[in-house]
Amino acid sequence: MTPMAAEDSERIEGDWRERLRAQGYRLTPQRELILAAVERLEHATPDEIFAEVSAQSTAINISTVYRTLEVLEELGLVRHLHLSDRAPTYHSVHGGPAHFHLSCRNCGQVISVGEERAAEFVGRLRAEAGFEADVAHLTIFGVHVPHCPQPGSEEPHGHDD
Amino acid sequence: MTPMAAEDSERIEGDWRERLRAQGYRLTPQRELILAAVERLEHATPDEIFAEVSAQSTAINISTVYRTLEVLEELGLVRHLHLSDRAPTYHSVHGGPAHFHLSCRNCGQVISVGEERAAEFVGRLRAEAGFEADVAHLTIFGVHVPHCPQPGSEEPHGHDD
DNA sequence: TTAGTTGCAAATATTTTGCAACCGC
DNA sequence: GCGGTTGCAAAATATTTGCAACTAA
Repeated sequence: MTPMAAEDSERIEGDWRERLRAQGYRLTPQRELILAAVERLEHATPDEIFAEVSAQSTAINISTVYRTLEVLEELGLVRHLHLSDRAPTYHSVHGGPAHFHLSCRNCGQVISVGEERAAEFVGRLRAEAGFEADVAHLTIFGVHVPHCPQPGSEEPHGHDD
Repeated sequence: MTPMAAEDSERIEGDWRERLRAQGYRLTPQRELILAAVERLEHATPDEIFAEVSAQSTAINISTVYRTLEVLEELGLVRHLHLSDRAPTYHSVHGGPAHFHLSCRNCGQVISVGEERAAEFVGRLRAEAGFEADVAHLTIFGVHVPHCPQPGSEEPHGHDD
């Protein structure tokens, strides 16, 4: 139907600069670099994003990273969630299907689960508690069962909390 | 069956001092004060607990609060969860039936939901993802639907994130 | 030109740690 | 008395903010 929707993420990607300006914001190289870093890293803390960007270009300031992530999240380009106690981790919004996370306290591995697996639960919360859950932000802590595959391996994610 | 189980929480409560010592820990007035404060406050950040205890007795040190909460959690007397981005909130373990929380981003209200409401979902995660979810630690962010009852009212809990 | 942005440094906020004095057992 | 604890101060982290210089539009 839609004339040219080859890659939806492409469309969105090519659109954000306009949206940004439409909201009265300005397109700066820092913002481009930071958004690109978030997409490249998939799941990263402000600190990791700062390091990634610094490695790429001439260092930008850490406070710019914080301020930019705030703007990007406001624009709906990135989202954050908590894979561990400390530090929120940011990820690009148009990075695949919606999912939530399971964080294992034993091995630290973070598992992504398609949101459809929570559909019924979410529906129940909506019906019984009048609450619309933000599944994409959800991180569930627990442990692998019957036992962790390889304690202390897998993703280099944090594993506290 | 059990001879004297009038109040289970009573039994547990009268038992923790022994358990504490059995683990090689010592019973100090600070630990008693902090545990009492956690129980009284229901959901409180280390800072709030510190304030509560300070108001009661002659001020104890904030670092003692952090260290004590760590010990109490290790003993299974208290648990923490995240009702907002910043600062974890602690609560007593024998404070009623197990439940998880729903945190509304609009009005900041925190709703407690009995864990049985998540039983099926948890079972599914166990069966399909091999993951045993820690429901008591779970906090789900989202918004009331169709609309918040009274935006900005209710519980004095944090409401960011 | 104008107002949104950035870099920088200082301020905040949180949590942790070293260590000597202290006190529960 | 021994060894776990505490108070205190300083350190380590994490995030925010004031402000002058800068620059996208």
